[in-house]
Amino acid sequence: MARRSDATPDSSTSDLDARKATILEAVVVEHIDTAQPVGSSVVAASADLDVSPATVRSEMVTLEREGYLAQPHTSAGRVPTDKGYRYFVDHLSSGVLGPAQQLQIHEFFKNVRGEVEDVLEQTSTLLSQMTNYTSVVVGPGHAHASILSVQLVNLDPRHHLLVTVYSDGSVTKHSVLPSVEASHVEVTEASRQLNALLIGTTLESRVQVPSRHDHVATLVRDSVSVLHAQQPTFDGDQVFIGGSSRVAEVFDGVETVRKVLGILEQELLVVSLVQDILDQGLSVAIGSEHGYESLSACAVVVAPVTIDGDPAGAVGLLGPTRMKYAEAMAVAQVVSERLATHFAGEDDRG
Amino acid sequence: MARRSDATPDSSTSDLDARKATILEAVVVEHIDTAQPVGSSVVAASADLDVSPATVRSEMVTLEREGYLAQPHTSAGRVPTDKGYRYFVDHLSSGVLGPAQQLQIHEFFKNVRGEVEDVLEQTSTLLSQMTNYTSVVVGPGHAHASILSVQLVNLDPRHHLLVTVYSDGSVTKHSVLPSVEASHVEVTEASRQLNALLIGTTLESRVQVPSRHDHVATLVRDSVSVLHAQQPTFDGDQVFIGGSSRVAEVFDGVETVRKVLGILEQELLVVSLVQDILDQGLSVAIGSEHGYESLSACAVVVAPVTIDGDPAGAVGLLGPTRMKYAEAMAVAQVVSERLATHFAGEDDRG
DNA sequence: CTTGGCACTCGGTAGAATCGAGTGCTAACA
DNA sequence: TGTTAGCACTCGATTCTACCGAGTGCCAAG
Repeated sequence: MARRSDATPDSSTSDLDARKATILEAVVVEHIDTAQPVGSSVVAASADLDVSPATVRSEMVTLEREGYLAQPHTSAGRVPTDKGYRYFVDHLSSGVLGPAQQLQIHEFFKNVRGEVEDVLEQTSTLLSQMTNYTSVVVGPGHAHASILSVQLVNLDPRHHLLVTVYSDGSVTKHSVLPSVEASHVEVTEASRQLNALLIGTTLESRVQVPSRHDHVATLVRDSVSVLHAQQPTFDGDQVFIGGSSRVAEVFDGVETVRKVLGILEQELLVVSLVQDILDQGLSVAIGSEHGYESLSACAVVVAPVTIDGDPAGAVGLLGPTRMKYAEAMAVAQVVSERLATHFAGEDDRG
Repeated sequence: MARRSDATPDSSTSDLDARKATILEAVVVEHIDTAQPVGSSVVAASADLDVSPATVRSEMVTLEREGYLAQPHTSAGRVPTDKGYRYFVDHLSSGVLGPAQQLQIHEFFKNVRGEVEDVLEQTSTLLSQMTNYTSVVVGPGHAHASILSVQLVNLDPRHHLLVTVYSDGSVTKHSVLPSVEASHVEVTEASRQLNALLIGTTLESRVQVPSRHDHVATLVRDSVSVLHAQQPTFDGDQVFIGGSSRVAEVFDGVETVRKVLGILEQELLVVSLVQDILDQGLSVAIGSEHGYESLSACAVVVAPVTIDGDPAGAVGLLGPTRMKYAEAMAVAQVVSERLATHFAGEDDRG
């Protein structure tokens, strides 16, 4: 877990000698805890390396020169840089959850029920409650679910609604505005043909659409193209953001809070953020590692949800760069796994 | 507009003599503009009553004693109380929108298209962009829309999905978990019967369900009861909150921001807030007028959306008590009307 | 290479002084 | 009786100062 991305292969110095590593770690841990710059004496005391503050100081100079630490101003303690956090995260031994948290997750998934969307939403609440960070939960979408039923409903002569039901219990609707005006009978017939054509397929399947030019065939073609035009993996219906009020607790500075909330408002943007991070093979993006300027004060922890090896969404946590990585990663990890088995379990029953 | 609620009939002193009213108004206007306590000299200069600051002062003492104004501390200017704002709002001459804003709304509704939900969401964005406040848009729900199609889809032997399409283009799904295990044929038959039973009805209609005890009849009964059990007017699918990042701009104090965001996270709560205010016949709720402790620093402007006299949702704006009432009310008013005609127009086409 | 010693830096805090916007009160005036 | 000018007074905000102390960098001795 938490491997460094192959996509950001700069800084050949991914290795520090043992003592520097220990010192860096101590600084990170302490600063995450106190939110204050940490001085050499604290480090010397906390870490169990038996050296004097002076020695720690000289090491810190090196760490600063190499970009792992920074000084807010002369004669203040050190603060980790993004690179420092990155090193810390990369060398984090996989965290373990406390038994209470284990239990909480267990209980949650034992009791949760309802539509996919409800489960996802409640999961996002769980995540933000457990961590005190803002959470993002992205649903599986319809990519791998097969179509159970398609229905074309007549709203008015020029406006039909294509209602699709998937095997995972999700439902989508799409407006179909055909160029031709179809009779009621024709719509019904188109609906029948669509069912014959699409039931059992997934959105990734290729289907053979009729090439005739009559009204029914046109309707069918239009409907299929509308359906297949949607973003296969993620759609806005399955994005849930929980605990956005945590943003106000966790960041200081009105401006930062505003920026972060502004990003969170745009769900599609959040989804692509999560997507980007996963694409890079990362499980954590720190500060400027994701491209988003406005989120430079944030770290994002993500864990993919995979069912049978296929991507089926993701869960994420967004906090300040000085977030509790071990805990956040462990929670995200476990919840994503439980979510996967939850969905898989539902499928099996079908 | 902006009538005082009959439900809060305390304080018989809803009338102030002309000069006091002018002074109060001046204080409110000035404080809304500057966010600072306002002093007697400013009032004397701004309002066109030709009196000296000393006179204004003595009037202010009265206004303070009667609860319209307050002093943050001795030797500071006055600040309006909730009651002061209330008086101001009640005596507000109906504001007019600037031509630019008129145009913006006009353009918006000329160009907007898509599913109901999309329109509602975009409307909420429009509202918060125009006013710089957080907006709430509640959709019409399905109370008055007639059912175009009902379909029972088999997820697994014990889990069916009831998919309902309404004449306004909205779609709902409900899980039906019947006590009996039904065959595929039985589900199809139940679906057929449901269509026969429900098409053309609204959720408010009473329907005659079969009283037999076979599987199909049970399925039909279960489905109808699930469908009719939903909240008729509002469901969570049609609540849109826009511009929650404005909260961070508009309120000061981390704690306030946190509280407000915390409320906004709970959409159902927001809906009932809006609902409450409308029930009271108010178009503005100031400070503690709505029951929500955490929102005591807020004012909420709401305007119902009515189609043919029937309630069909609402639009709202949430800001600080020192919000620009005239503007906010005008925007909410106009947008709610345009939204109504937009939906009505769609219906007419069908 | 490590460490104790030491001068130095600089943000944060506390106190004092000051400023000034705004008040309440009073006495005079129309 | 209502209005107003005058005036003493209050008190938050601002500025300035002094100072403390956490923490550093450097150096010389171990």
